[in-house]
Amino acid sequence: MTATEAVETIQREMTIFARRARASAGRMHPELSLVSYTLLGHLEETDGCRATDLATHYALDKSTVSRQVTALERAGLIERRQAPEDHRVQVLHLSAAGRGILRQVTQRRRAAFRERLADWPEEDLERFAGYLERYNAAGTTPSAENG
Amino acid sequence: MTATEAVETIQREMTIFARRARASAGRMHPELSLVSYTLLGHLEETDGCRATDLATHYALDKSTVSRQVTALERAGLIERRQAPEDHRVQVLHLSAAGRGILRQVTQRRRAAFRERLADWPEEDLERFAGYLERYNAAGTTPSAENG
DNA sequence: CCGATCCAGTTGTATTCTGCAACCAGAGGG
DNA sequence: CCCTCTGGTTGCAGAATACAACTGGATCGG
Repeated sequence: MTATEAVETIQREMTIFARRARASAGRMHPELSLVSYTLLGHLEETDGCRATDLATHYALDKSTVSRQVTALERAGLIERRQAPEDHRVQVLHLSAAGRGILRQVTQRRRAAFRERLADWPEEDLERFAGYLERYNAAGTTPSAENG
Repeated sequence: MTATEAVETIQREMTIFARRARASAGRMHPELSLVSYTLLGHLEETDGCRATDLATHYALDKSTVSRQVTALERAGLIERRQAPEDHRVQVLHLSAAGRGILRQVTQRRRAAFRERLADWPEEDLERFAGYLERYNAAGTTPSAENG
């Protein structure tokens, strides 16, 4: 396999993955779409942030985030807290329920991955993980993100 | 890095990739959505197939495929041909225009990938490609496809 | 202090993609 | 000749999204 062929293969396989992800998104976690999941995850990581931060981080329109946040709040998964120093700002935090759901879904996803990767030798797992990190870290080259 | 950590990393990085793909889908190829692109690609690969084949292959509802096909035909990218042996069946084929657009988009995606992977050693490219193939080939484990 | 401006977020509107259910038409078997 | 199966279309509804207009608070130049 030449380097050119390898690039072709990576392109094709990433496309397949992205397509499948899109096709089956939401079927796996009926209670949490892929977007909601990542938003909750971000709130956990950052221990609370603003809607605008979510929008810029995920390249979503602020209206989209606003509606997602509204839905997540209605579902009791997050809480809004007025920032005392700036009344325009709402700092979003996971609720206890949100933390629970997030943990649940994360574990289910983790199990699915584990199962799928069960028969891989440890060495390959580590290399694959490293390649993926490197690929994603290659930054926000916008055009390559569609896989 | 332990095997467990590696699986975690793979899960996390695949999720990042899927999320980005979804977020920016369609912005890269205004003239061709990700789904349309893969449908055209499949038609090229198989040198013509039925709508039902597309639906089952991509786990889409037949109504969805029907509408996509209608749109692609309206755009002049594909042609329907009545199967003489079974009048229910329409065999779908790429038109010349469809072939051209597909080639264009493929090249643009290819260029983006090449750029992103430009500084990778050939050995790593080949291994990464192999891992991705292996991961996707792991079949249609439905739950793992969301990355 | 005050208007111009900026910023965070919401809401109205439209589009796209999707699935489910109902339906139509052709094919094949009893 | 019905019955059923299959390929495909259409009606309907829901989710996600973007863009634009708007509200209300913050900030800054004068």
